[in-house]
Amino acid sequence: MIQKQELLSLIEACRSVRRLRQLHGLMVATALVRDVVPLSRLIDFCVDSRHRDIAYARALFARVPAPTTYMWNSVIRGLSDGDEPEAALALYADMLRHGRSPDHFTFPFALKACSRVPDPSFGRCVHGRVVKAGYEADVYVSSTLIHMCVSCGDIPSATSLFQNAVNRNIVTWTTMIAGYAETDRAGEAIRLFSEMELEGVEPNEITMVHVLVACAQSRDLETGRRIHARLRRAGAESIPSNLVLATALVGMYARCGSLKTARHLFDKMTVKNEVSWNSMISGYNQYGRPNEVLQLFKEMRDAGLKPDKVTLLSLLGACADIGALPLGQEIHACVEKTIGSGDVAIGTALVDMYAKTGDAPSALQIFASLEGRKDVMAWTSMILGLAKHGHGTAAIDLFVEMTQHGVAPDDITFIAVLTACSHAGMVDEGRKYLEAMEKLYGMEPRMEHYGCVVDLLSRAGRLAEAERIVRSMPIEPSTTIWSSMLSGCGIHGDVALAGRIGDQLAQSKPQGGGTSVLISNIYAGAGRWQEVDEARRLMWKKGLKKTHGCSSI
DNA sequence: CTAGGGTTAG
Repeated sequence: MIQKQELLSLIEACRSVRRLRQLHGLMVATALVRDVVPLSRLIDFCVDSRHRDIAYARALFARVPAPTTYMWNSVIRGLSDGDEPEAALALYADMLRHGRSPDHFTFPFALKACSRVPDPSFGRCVHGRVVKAGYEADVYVSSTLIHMCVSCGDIPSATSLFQNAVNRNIVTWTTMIAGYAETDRAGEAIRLFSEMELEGVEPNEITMVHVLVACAQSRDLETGRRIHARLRRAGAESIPSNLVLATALVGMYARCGSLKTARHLFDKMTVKNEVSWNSMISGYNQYGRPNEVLQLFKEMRDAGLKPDKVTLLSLLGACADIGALPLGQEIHACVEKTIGSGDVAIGTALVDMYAKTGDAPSALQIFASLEGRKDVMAWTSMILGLAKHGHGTAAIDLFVEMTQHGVAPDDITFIAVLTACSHAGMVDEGRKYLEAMEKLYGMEPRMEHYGCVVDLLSRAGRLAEAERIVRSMPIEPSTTIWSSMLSGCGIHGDVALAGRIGDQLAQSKPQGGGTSVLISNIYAGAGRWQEVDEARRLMWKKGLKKTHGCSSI
């Protein structure tokens, strides 16, 4: 008959679940089957990420008449990071029902499960018990509590837990920094990092990763560089040997538009995975470098890696940029073969690609197939696609439909809507939507929004209205805005307004020769040669030459 | 037996 000590060493040496089942079989005939120590080892083995057989772990657990807290914890832990975190919570509830008190191990596991389920009430429930049982001071518990609040989108609670924490360690700080970075509060993340340094807490690699993410998100290249310099001082390596850290660094430079630096570091990485390749490729995509996207993707494939969802997003973006429909179709086929086009992000990228490459029917078809999953980006890309194809009315109809579906428009939606009005010459609608944006939706129009409407009014010859908008805008009008007004002046022969704009521009700092040329052309058109000379002289005085037209091809 | 890591469309 097998002895306990022998069994334990056999379990420790075990390498597969198959073998583990045999060992379990050996126990069944003996009293060891009721011994919690070997049983715990068996459960831990199945829960371990290397072997992972949760079903077997649960089966073993179910046969134990009075499982120890340790066993409850093991199974909850195993379920908490699996495919069904709900099961971890169900087991946690079972544990309470069996009169077992959760301990400082149980809570981190249960809270992890809470942060992975959509319903925030589980988290609140477990949080309540943490307080009742007096585990708030435990750093493990408080860190997972903060993480859980962040996952539920409850930043105020996370912040208050962090500030009131009796014990904080680097994980607590990092969790809070990551929480801010993940929820578009990059400024807060960076501020908290400075505070941490002032308190003399040393960051580790994970902290650095999140600070770099915050820098990337807010395009804060300056802070990003400082972090990079720190990393170089800390380790002798020119690129961190840690894959995730190196990727975050590349991603930071790429998102800030320092593509050369990003690429330089990327090329130095000796080990790369999909995420590393994606961060470089999406950098090229975000900054309008479609050829580099396609080139680097080829290299990624040559390196033996397959494109995933994120890679495909960039590839579709590149096709849209260069107007490559056949290539776009090829990538679409690849999407269907691998992840499917049902994902909103992918669907939106497809809609955009088809719209920009001139295949409106396919764009519409993909859009329709998204059904109830359509978010603001999906709607906006379709509205913009229709607008650019000259279907202004259809675009506006779609906007109305979107609001009826309860999807709230954002600033970019309004650019799409105003573009639709602009392309279709819907002057009054354009004015109406600009006003609605402010008054109804409480959004502050940006230069692009004013630009659309000014362009629309100018082209319709309603220059007085355009001028009124420009003069009452809360922001300094851009050259583009003045240019579209001047174009309007040219078309509708409003020499007086062109002159006023010219004076205005003469007082401001030089912004390029384009507007001066427009003005002198308007004077020339009206036969006012003296003013033409004057306008040209002004151009020279400001040290400007007529900028030559430059083709993108 | 415990907590916190990178890429993502309009």
